[in-house]
Amino acid sequence: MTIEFDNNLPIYIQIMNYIKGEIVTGKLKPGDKIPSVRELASDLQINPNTVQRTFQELERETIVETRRGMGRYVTSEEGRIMTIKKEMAKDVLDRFIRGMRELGFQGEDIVAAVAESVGHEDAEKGDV
Amino acid sequence: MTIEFDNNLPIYIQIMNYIKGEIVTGKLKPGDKIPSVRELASDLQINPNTVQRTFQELERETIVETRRGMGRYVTSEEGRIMTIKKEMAKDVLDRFIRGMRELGFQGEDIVAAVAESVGHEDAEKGDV
Amino acid sequence: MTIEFDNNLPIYIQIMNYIKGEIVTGKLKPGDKIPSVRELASDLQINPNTVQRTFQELERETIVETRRGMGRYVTSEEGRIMTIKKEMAKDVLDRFIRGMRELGFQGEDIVAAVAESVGHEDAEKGDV
Amino acid sequence: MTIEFDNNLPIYIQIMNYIKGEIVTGKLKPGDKIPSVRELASDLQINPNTVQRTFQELERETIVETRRGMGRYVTSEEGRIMTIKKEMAKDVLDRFIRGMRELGFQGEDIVAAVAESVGHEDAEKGDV
DNA sequence: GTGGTCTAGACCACC
DNA sequence: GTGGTCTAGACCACA
Repeated sequence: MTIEFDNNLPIYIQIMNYIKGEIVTGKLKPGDKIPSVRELASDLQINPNTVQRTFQELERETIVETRRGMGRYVTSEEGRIMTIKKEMAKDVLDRFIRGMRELGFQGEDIVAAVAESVGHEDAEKGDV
Repeated sequence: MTIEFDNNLPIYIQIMNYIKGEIVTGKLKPGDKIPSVRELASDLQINPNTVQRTFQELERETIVETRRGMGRYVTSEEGRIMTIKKEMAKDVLDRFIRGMRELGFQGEDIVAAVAESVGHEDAEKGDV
Repeated sequence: MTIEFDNNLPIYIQIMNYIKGEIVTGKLKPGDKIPSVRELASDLQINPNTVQRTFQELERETIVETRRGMGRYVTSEEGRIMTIKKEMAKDVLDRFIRGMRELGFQGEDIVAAVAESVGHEDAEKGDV
Repeated sequence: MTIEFDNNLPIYIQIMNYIKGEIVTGKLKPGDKIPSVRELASDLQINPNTVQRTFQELERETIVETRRGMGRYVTSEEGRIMTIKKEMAKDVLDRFIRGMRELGFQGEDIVAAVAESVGHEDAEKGDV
């Protein structure tokens, strides 16, 4: 497991997003055990406190739950996971549309740009 | 003039984006005069240092130029403006596609989601 | 037998409190046999080590005594039980009064709030 | 400003409670500036990270708000403060009543015990 | 073994 | 000056 860190976003947020992605796409299933703080920290070559912070935030969002002395687990409430997915998608989408509008793009232009871009990347394949 | 500030992004970046938006959409045209630091700072109720920083960055990107003793002006090179617009659009778009892919959405799903979202917002209100 | 565990307090403390409650209210009488570690652990779905720890602490407080090869029993000294009850009540009460004072409540307000709250709960349901 | 720390509760929680108390009792008013991380840390002789943690939690509860580079302030929404006060009082009260019931005390006994205890402390004065 | 907290100290971005 | 993040390393309680 590796994550390419982007310097502009706190590491703990990037790990959060990564883990949320794993859950939302079903790679981590409800009830699955999550790597321990120490394990993940050594995997990612970062400080355990940073991982701790990540998990603390995930727990606050009720995506993850702690069983004392036994580790952390993906929430077993599937509904919660669906909600998270929708929230994240809405967030990404809204941010995008607002960005495009600020640049002067209108409805159809935006859709067209996306369609074209999606096409390109499918053709190229590669950096997904 | 008001901007809703997002706590997660530096204010000076948000003002930069706002001004770039004004330029790119033609509300500020090549060669137009830009408000002074003091004026903008008092308009937006923020620290003049922050506005200063904004302009400094805009100058570094050669979107704005200073004429000594006469204030700051939008660059008169229209090509530069087009370039900026393309860069910004590509950035917004790429970030979006990457985000959706991380959530498990595939090509056509993404286009569909955008189309639907654009429809909604057009129906609700028309503030571009 | 079920206990709703509160995540902020060690489980063994919560079980201790539960058992002390049973003793102090007379549901477990002086000299009564107490369930074995294994039995209680499987009842409560927790680690036997945790139950062991509970009993160990109860013994330290001389509320429970071990008879070799025969299991554990509630102390037969009734005076000890009364003492425990008083200590626990004083503790709960002091903590409460201190808490209310920190919130700016004065003497009579506190009594009134308790009176009202007790009334409510009696009306709603009767699970003591 | 001094706080006597209790070893059984995390320091950052104790500071949270202390500050909430100050706000709820009106010693810190809506919009008031809160001491900086470094200042409070040196006052209380604890690590700045611990204070940071305190403020982070208070911010999550929207009791406190950060103005970038300018420090932290008590929320100016008075309604929020009233809500907090009620929540805290309810919490303290419920915990108390539950505790007393577990010890076998019934409605009127509880009220009486409180009335007596409040009387005592008023008479003694002192360790409040 | 697990997570939770705390200290010490550093660096950075922002205002 | 302010807060935000990260590292390093320690200690403790819990299961």
